[in-house]
Amino acid sequence: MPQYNHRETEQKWRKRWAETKLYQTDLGAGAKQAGLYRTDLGSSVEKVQDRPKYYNLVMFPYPSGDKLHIGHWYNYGPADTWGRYMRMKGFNVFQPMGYDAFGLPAENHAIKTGIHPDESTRKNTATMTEQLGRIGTMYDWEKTLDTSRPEYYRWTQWLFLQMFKNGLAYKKVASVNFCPNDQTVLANEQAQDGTCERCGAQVIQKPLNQWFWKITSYAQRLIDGLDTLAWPEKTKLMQRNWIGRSEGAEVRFEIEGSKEVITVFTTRVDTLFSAAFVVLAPEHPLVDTITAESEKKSVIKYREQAAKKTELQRTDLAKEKTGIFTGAFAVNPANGEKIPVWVADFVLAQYGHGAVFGDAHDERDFEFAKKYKISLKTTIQPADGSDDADIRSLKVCFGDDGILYDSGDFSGLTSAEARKKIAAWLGEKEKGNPVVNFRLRDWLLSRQRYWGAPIPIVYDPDGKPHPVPEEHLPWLLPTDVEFKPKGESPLTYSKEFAARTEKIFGKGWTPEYDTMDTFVCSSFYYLRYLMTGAEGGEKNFVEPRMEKKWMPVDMYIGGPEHACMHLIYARFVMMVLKDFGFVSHDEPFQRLVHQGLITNKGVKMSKSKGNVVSPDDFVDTYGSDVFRMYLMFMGPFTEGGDWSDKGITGVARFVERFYLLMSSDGKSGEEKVTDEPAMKRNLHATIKRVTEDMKKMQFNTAIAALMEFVNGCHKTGINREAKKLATMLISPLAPHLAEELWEIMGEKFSIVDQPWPGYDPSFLVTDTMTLAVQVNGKVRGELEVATGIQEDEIFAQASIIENVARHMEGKTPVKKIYVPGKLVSFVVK
RNA sequence: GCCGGGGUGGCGAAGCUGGUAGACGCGCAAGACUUAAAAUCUUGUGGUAGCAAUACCGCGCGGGUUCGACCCCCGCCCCCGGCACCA
Repeated sequence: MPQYNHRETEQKWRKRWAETKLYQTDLGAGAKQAGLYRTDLGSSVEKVQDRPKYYNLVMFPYPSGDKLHIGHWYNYGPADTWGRYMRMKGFNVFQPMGYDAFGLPAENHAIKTGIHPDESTRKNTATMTEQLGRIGTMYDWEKTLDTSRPEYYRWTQWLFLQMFKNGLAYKKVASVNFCPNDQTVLANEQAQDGTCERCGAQVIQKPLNQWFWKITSYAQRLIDGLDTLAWPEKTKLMQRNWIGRSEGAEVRFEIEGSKEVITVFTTRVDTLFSAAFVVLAPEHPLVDTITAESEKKSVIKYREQAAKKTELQRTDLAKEKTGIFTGAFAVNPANGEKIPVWVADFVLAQYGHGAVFGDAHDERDFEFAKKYKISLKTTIQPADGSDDADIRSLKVCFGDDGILYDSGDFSGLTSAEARKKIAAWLGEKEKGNPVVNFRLRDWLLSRQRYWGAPIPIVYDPDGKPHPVPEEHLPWLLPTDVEFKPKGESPLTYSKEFAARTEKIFGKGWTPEYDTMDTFVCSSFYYLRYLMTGAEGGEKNFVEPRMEKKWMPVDMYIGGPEHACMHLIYARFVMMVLKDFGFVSHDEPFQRLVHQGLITNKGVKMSKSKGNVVSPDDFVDTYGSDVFRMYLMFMGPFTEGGDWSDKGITGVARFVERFYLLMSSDGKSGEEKVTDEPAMKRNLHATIKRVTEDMKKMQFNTAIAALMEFVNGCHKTGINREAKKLATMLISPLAPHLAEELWEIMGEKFSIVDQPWPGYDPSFLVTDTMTLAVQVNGKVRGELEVATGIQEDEIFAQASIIENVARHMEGKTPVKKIYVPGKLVSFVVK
């Protein structure tokens, strides 16, 4: 029968925390005064808001109807442990929580059940708030937010207006995946292999006029800023690759018998003399103008076929490349040769200029030319002088850098030299120039969906877009819509929306019917937490003093799956806001940590796979502290792992043992110390280890250290002081348990406002030490010596250890090595 | 294909800048308590041989550097994640 009643205890403390508003942060800087918290740091009493700030943020969840799953706990438990640790380290920690509430699942739910997304979302957020409380987190719920509420999305819309005003928002035609059967737009993931995820019908490409934000203008800054961030290198690398900076050159090819010029981008301008053909993307505007009369029919047909393909089909690497000759010829600006112009869908319209030149020194071009019998020639040979007969005879493709030949004045140069010189030469002739290109594309934010923030744009009777003036924000999402898809954006069917627009702007005016990508909502929420409930929070996007004080976020914790979406968008938006003068920082998230993924039998848990493990039963049986600690004990926080309930009993036993040892009425709780120095050494070594592990977020080894401490105390006994310090050490990990023990010890509420314990190194010093003794690198014995002993003496003592002596017998000593405090090593021959 | 991160007992995992591999926990085994079981406590627990001292083997595989390698170097294999016709 366990002594520690987790159910009662945990409930009791959660109630107390809420009642005393223990986790409400005074943001200062003009914020509403939230009551002053006192804390004993040494003898002085300080105001919490005078402490250095620490913005501890965790990525906010999407409020789905399912309960909190293990992934949530794995994310929020340790993140909270970190916040608690930082609070005890003396920081004024701000730890808010909210909901990323707009999005597809609520809308799909509405289509199925007819329940309005607003209703289901509110229900879900209420349940989730309750459940998040169970984790024992110190969220400041007074500053919560919900992106689907008008008081929030007015700022989403405000942001759009800022972008529009500053020329960073524009409209252009882009295709969406459309299911003609379901009459709805599909996300790329829903249109895998070209069929609709739901009904299996053939997905078509529908061109629509959509809104974009010019994130590409910030490509270079987004790369440069990464150097200033304490982020995982992996994540930075992923962003760098995503943005995809590449240095190269533009080359202009004139078209024979036409005034048109094709501009191509290349990173291998050193191969220009071998250019054998030019290829345009099917969408390239010049396809129409330059195609010869005789080829028109087939080119048009080819283009139509390409247009039908989804992006996934277009980019399927396995498929064989196809293309068609336009009948036109381009002139190679390097040597005046005439080369054919083709159209092929392996060329991407969105990258570079949607046109490339092909030659023998590129694997893809090589194959394409072979397939369509385009004649090639080589102009690069391997730099190492190896036999290149196969290359010259076009048996194999040589795609590496090398030495140029048959390249006019540039023959003999290395590829690297030639790239610079040829680009410069083209510049002089006005046939090209050096240029930097990025893979990053502009942010398409139009969504033909209902459950999102309406784009605050209206069109005059001529179809010209105008921003909705700020005084009309929030530009409310209408409620009189039919969720069942009918082929158009759902807002098209709202009578109220149309009427409202005409009433405000005049007859013939129409609203924009699309809503915004939910990544817009989450691109600035970290700023809005600062204003929720603050004075002027409804009128100011962010108060400058507040932003200056609290930004950037000191620690941001969330999944690595956001590396190239949310984490780039948020950075972009922050930079833009800085340029517009609303914030003072360039970067929103100073430090970033990704929690690992918890899988079930090696696969990601998901509702559709039906392999989700619910935390509830475990929390009921063992308590919240045990469950969150078990998740941390399983392994390193950043690595995640495969779920298994094996071993949770170990943590449960530990909690029980800890409770018994620390609570004075427990059977092993008598304040009897049988070995004071050993106990003190154990205590201070534990403080040291736990502190170091916490700092590195290695919660698993921190818990192990506390387990060892308890094991040690069963031998040495423990006194009151040690109990207090150990309870402080465990409090970020098991907050309810620690609070309870703190009270049992008669200490003042709350333990979270205690300073983090420091250790005294003098207790760690021992008078003897154990050294390993090696002969030729193999351990042959152990030696216990006094700490201050001379090196000579160590060697002397070590060499007479029986087993050591035996292994050295009859051999010549070569070398003696002493690693202080660790080992002695003899080398013999 | 390219770019990251990993492969350590039966299992989850530790292991500081090259210095006693396997801390801590699960599981298992034996013992104590109990009429018994559970719970709890104690002890043991990488493999092989041995009563033992001890020896040999052992961190994906094969080489190398070193007195000494999970750690560094070279060449492979496998798993996970990301990107993927970016010219």
